[in-house]
Amino acid sequence: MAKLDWYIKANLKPRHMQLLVALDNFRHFGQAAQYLNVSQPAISKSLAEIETGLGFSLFERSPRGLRLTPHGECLVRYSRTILAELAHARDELHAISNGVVNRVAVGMLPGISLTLMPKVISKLKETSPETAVITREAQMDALRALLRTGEIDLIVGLMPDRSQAHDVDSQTLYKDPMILAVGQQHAPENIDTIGWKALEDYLWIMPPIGSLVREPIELILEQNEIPFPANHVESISVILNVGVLQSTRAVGFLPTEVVKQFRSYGQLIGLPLSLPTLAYEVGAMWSKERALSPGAERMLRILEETVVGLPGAAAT
DNA sequence: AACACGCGATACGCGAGACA
DNA sequence: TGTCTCGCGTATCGCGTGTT
Repeated sequence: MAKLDWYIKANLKPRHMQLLVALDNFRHFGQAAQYLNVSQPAISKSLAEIETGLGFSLFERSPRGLRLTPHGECLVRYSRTILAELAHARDELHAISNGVVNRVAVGMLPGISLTLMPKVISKLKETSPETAVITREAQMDALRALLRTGEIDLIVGLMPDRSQAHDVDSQTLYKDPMILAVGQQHAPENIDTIGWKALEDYLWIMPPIGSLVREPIELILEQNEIPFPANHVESISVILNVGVLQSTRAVGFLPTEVVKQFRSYGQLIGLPLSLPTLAYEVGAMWSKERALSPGAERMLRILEETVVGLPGAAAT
């Protein structure tokens, strides 16, 4: 224990952590060496030194490649976090040098980046133009990984199942009901009285298996006696969905706020069919393990202000 | 079985920087 | 200024796997 403590405090350096992360990424000494611009023996020797210093092996070597040991998994996980924190420090130092006194890195789901976030960012910039805003748009799994490593401060998107989100604090902002939408060019004539049966021969845009809304949507189709559409495309990209709806006779499930926005551009129209169980619960999430930066705190307050007045806004 | 190949480990040495 | 440490280089070895 004393040896481990001494080695971690005195010898384990960012260079070593970069090496461990590269080895985990590539699972190959030669490729990790190329990535780090060193020779393969340098990697081999450095890893051996780290393992000797710590007193346990971090990677299992086999002809089929490298595999992390439980010790290795632990150290690589912390190395990623520490390197991300150092990158934060670098960015903040750079920002201070350039007269920028604050920053917030926010990850968001595609639908949010079209509707809520542009308003939030413009409000933030009105009140705090010196705050640097760094954005990442991705699916929730990828955003959660970035949040864990500290590369982003906040996620704005669909709220996860609370039982599976032990490592984050969260705040619900609003509920955005989903509606069925078609492209305005392809709107049916009897749109006000249209029934489910009339949509059977449309191309359906479905969320992929495993997404939060896939099962509820399948249930709704079943309740309305619509067999799962053979003519369908799976997509979670809001931009792609809007594009498909505009360009062909298709129907898709979209958040009301997205449809509202594209209706104002003359591109989409919502169908008056009831989807009682389908509502996106949109919220903000942040890591329990790190204090929110002043920039992230400010963005959270602006998120709360911005959703006030939306039909499904959470009471604060 | 013999061979080629890929991959990680080892031996040895060099250059740069820290320190007495 | 000499010595030591660190980080990395080249050359080479040993092992496992795939191919003929």
